[in-house]
Amino acid sequence: MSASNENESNNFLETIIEEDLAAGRHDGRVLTRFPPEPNGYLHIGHATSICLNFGLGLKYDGKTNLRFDDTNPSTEETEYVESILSDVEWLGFKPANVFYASDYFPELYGFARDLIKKGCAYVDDSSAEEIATMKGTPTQVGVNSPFRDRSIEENLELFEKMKNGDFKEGTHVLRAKIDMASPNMIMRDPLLYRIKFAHHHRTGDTWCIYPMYDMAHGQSDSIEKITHSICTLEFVPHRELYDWMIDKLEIYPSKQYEFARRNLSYTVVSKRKLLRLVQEGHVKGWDDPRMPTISAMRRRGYTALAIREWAKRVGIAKRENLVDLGLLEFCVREDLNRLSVRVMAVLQPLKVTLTNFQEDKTEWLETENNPEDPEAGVRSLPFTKTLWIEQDDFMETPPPKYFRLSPGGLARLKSAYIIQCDEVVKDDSGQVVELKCTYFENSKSGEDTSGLKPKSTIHWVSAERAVQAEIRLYDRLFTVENPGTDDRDLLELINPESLTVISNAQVEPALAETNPGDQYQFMRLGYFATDPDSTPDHLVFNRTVTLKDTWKKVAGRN
RNA sequence: UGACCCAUAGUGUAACGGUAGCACUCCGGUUUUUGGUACCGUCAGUCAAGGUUCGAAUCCUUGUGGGUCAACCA
Repeated sequence: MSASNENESNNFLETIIEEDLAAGRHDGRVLTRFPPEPNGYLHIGHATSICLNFGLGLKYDGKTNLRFDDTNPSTEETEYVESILSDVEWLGFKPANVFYASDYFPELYGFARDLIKKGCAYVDDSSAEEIATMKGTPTQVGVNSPFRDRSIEENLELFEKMKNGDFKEGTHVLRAKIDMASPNMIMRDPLLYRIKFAHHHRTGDTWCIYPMYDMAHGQSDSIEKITHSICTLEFVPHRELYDWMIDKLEIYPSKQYEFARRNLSYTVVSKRKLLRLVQEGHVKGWDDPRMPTISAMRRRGYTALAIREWAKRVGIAKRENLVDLGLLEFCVREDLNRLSVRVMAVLQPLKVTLTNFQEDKTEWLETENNPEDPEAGVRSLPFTKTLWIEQDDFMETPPPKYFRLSPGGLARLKSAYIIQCDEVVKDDSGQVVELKCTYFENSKSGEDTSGLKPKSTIHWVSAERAVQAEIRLYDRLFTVENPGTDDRDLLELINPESLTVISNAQVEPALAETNPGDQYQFMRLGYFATDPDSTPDHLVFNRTVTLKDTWKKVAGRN
């Protein structure tokens, strides 16, 4: 039964579930659900909820439903349903069932009638403003609606007229009859049904009244016999109403538990704010790799395993939090280090001419695809008289501890030969444009008899054989850790360097065969994924995440 | 001038009332044809004050700090 092992501690939800199981509650079942509203794309916050709900289902030999909370036809669209379905699948989870709250509309309507019959609900003719005013404030009790004491018969008749479309939008609502003086604002006669002449993405024009969250969510849980209904902290005040409904309706006693949603540093996880970034064109779309949406992270090259591992490491609790983006990046590197093929790419090319290498000659050198995985095999690299190396890998006047190439110095070209820099060529402005070097023929990788000990190994590509590529370098979307939590407008906080495009990078010829979604480690630079925009004539790579760069840190201190 | 939720290293998260642990970060080191990876090590924490107890991160009280609640949204 309990899959918990002693090495891993339980979170508070696992503790609750294990107690329930031990006490034989819910017939020993565990049935959770992930209930997105199809009005936007899933983001990293949803990912934690998905991992939590499906993870609990898996851990306790239970099941997890995917249920679309589609009770508001004016904001919900099929496009979102489809993206959510594919995101959940991509993350690696299989719902036991895919349900829609809209499928329960007839049953929910029946529940509403039941409440009326029990004297627990009434039709209110007040306007939205009047209802808001009568609600009172957190520190001031509300007042009863003048329509609160209608007879059951009259309420039934009015509610049916609402359903039949006899009233205009906004003229009538169905409310629960609870307590206008409750310290919990949610319990002050909450709205249950409203009139909306809107086309629903699934039920079309069948209905013109739609249930509110509190009349739909918990009841849907009960219909499905959900055992543990897990939601975020903002729903804590709703739990009292959730339980009230179960009590009055005498339906399956699902239980609601709340956890604190995960906040990620340097980004926002609010549908409203993300929507704004998309609509105002600050990013190129929901799947712009700078976005914290699942589709964007996928495009950028984050793996599902990395995201799941991240969710596991972060854990779950009830306190406010701001998770360091660095942990997500750590998980991404960890997974990509394991699986990605190493290739060489030069982002800022500097020409190197090997003065003692034969003109027009190409020597093919062997290199391993992944040192972490011998099974990944080897491939060949063309080595020629002129090469590109990274501008950062040469310094005319190197600071102490700079190991790379400098005038008169040595460096190993990865999987090739040791070279020595003999001459620095500059243009009129003093810019270094070329290095004239000699290579040591007896220093070939794997059969080096030169006895030379260069202090570093650098990456390179053949200038004659390299392929040009566009590289998109991504950085954090915002300049501050917790954007959107003070008065400053979000737009002021957008990182102007969140995207840097390099159009003339030189990559090794093996990359000409790449396909969208392929992932690589560009040696010494980072992990990169081939973008969907990439074509054989115009290669495009997204930088998923950089490699850890100890030198950059050391150099930055000086 | 209300009700509810929360408070453990920089960050995140553990600890039947019984040695405050783990991960990331930071810092230092070993290995390395990636200044990557791997491995080793250091620094660092119970919001405060009372109370209960042989013993309190844990239970109680008060305070402090943070969050949530007044959409015909979910």
